[in-house]
Amino acid sequence: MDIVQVLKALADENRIRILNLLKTGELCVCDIERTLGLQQSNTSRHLNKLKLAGIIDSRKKSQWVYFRLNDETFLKFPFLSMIINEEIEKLPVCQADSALLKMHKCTGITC
Amino acid sequence: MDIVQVLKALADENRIRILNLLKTGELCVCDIERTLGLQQSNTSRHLNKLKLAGIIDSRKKSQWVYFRLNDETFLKFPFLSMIINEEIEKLPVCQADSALLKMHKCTGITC
DNA sequence: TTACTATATGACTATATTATCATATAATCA
DNA sequence: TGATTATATGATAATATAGTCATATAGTAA
Repeated sequence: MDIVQVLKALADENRIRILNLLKTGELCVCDIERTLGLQQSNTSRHLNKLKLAGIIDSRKKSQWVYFRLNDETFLKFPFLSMIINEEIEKLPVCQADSALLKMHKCTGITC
Repeated sequence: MDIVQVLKALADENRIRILNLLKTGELCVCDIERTLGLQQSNTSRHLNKLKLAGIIDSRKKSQWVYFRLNDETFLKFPFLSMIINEEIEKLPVCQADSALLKMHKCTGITC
């Protein structure tokens, strides 16, 4: 888990969008996939890249795999929190994603 | 100059090494090239990518082009300073580069 | 058991990035 | 002037990353 690997994992719009969603708490793959409008396999691969870099972690519960931000890594690299908490929310695409996720949660579509 | 572009520009070891050198002040292309052992054209292209992302800036003086960190962008994105000031210097390759640059400066090889 | 849902992954294609070589341009210097 | 030095860039090759489709696996539910 070196810093260049972390930076490579961050250097993609779809992965930034995923981190934006995970900011509000853990989510399963299908919620992320539905909210972002990405294909299932593609979503899974992006999540794997973030996980290999140590940025996120996962736990399996029955048929779902829930992904969440990895607190340990966020403590190790404080700049990560600055990006997640201050920069990401400025992106229009992330604002739209957040709104959609909120709606999904209200209407009970989430897993 | 959006954040994903900035993150993409950071996501490369050679560019991280370049930023590490520029931390101590402006340098011309050939000093960077010599210190890092990169080819001239390759160095020029990495510098261009960092410049397009707004992370560095340059000024021409006679036959040399001096590159330096772009203070304005560092103010706009505080996480950049955290990476440059706290993370980069932990990398062994950057420590070695810094030592080599210091030596070059002492022996007067720099432009 | 069979059907269904969630996730991961092999194989592949498409695209983007990095590196290299040759060369062009511009400035300096003898 | 011609030679030299510093830098940039076109063309291309090498490599890495992202996306897709089909399929495998595992869990759940009827």
